[in-house]
Amino acid sequence: MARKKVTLQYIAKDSARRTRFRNRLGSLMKKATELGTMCDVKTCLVVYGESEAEPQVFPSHAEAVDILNEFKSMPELGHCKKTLDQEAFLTQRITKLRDQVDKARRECQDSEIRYLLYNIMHGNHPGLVDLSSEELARIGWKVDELLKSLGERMAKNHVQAPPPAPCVSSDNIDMGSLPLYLASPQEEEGWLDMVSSGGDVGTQVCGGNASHNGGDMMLETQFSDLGFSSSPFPPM
Amino acid sequence: MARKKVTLQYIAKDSARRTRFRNRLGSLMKKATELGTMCDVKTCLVVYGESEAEPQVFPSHAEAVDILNEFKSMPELGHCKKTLDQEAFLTQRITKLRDQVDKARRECQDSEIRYLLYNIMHGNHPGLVDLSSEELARIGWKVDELLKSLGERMAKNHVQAPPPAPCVSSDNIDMGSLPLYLASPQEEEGWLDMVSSGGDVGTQVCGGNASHNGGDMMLETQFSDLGFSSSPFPPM
DNA sequence: GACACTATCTTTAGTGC
DNA sequence: AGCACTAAAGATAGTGT
Repeated sequence: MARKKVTLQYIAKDSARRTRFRNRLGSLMKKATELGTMCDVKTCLVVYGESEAEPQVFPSHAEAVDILNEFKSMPELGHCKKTLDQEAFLTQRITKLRDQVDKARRECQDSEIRYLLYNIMHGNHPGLVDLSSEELARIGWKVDELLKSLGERMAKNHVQAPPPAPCVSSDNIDMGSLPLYLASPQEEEGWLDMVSSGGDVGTQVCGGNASHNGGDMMLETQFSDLGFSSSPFPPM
Repeated sequence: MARKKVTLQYIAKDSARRTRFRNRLGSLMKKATELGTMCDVKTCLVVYGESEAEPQVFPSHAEAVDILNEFKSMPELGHCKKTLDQEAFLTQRITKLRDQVDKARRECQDSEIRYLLYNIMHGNHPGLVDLSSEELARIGWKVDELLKSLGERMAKNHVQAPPPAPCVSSDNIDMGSLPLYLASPQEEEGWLDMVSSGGDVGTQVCGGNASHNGGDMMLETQFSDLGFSSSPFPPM
């Protein structure tokens, strides 16, 4: 974890492996001690292997035996209740990582679609003939989402809702009427504000930029009022 | 270990302690896993306490029992040979830390004495009447050391050694002859090079600065040729 | 092989939501 | 309470001795 991000795998070279073993075992013991003192718990560490006949025991052998006896004397029932064993630990870790990946993937796809929709509404992709059915499907879904958000928002502001928007199916998209329909603003804010991520459009205040966290404002100015402020795409 | 150097002690506040416990236990498990994969060893971690009836076991309960059985089946003999238990671990740690403290203290005292000697040789402390006997003793010892180093160095360079320097005792220092004696350079390098730390003067090459480790050269220029480059004293 | 050094990586103590 | 974020502290992989 220094000088180079190391790949977590078995170290073939003997000397290097033993060195690493000693160093990391020391750190592990230190951490175990720290946990023990800070939280007033008994910690026991047994490391068995590394071509040595002797297991490494921490803390002292006597204390380890004590703790292990307490552990073994526990009824089997208890072990299955709140014990954070390896499986639970790994499951928790995997779940968290997968959630992160999913979130990132969703945000990325959403950005792509919003970017595509932005281009379409600016006259690129005339007739939509150059788009794959996959892209068309996603655009349709996004437009549905946006229309729904728009309807909810208008209801909130007590504006007379237009006739229910025809559901845009994934297989047969009638985009012809879309630009016209969307292009008639119902409120003071530009409708492009709606081309924004998530379903929380209703909470977005006119003027935007409410939730900036200190990023580079200058670079985002061009898109900040179009809902593209966090898009991974570079300015055009 | 962040935002503030934390004192390693029991955390009184319940919520904070439990939070820290969970976080650090997770990290400890991760480290144990890493050690296991990198060195191909079986690691077992048992943490018992933190007001919970259940001990935290790592890796899985089954694996832990396996490892613990192997551990318990070991003959008692083996446990006392190379096992790095808590006592050995702490002893090693304490020894290393004490060595560091000693080294730092020695370097500090040496710097002080060299600084004092430097001032004396520049005409401060006329008559040495304002110095304590402790300081005088140390200066005497240092001067002896320097003379010895000088003699060895001259012998190395096949220069005719002067008559043996009179041993400067701690109780009765005859500093009167010292400046004159030292002030007659025997070689091209200035004799002030000798006012340097340690007894390894013989390895110091003319021109010095051979072992710079990338520090701030500009700030050290004033003393770099006087052997004061690593002195804790500010430039005068 | 062990140790010191250090640039870089990881952990984590606070903090705000 | 639990999670995300961040700056500081700690761990450590190479490297030179």
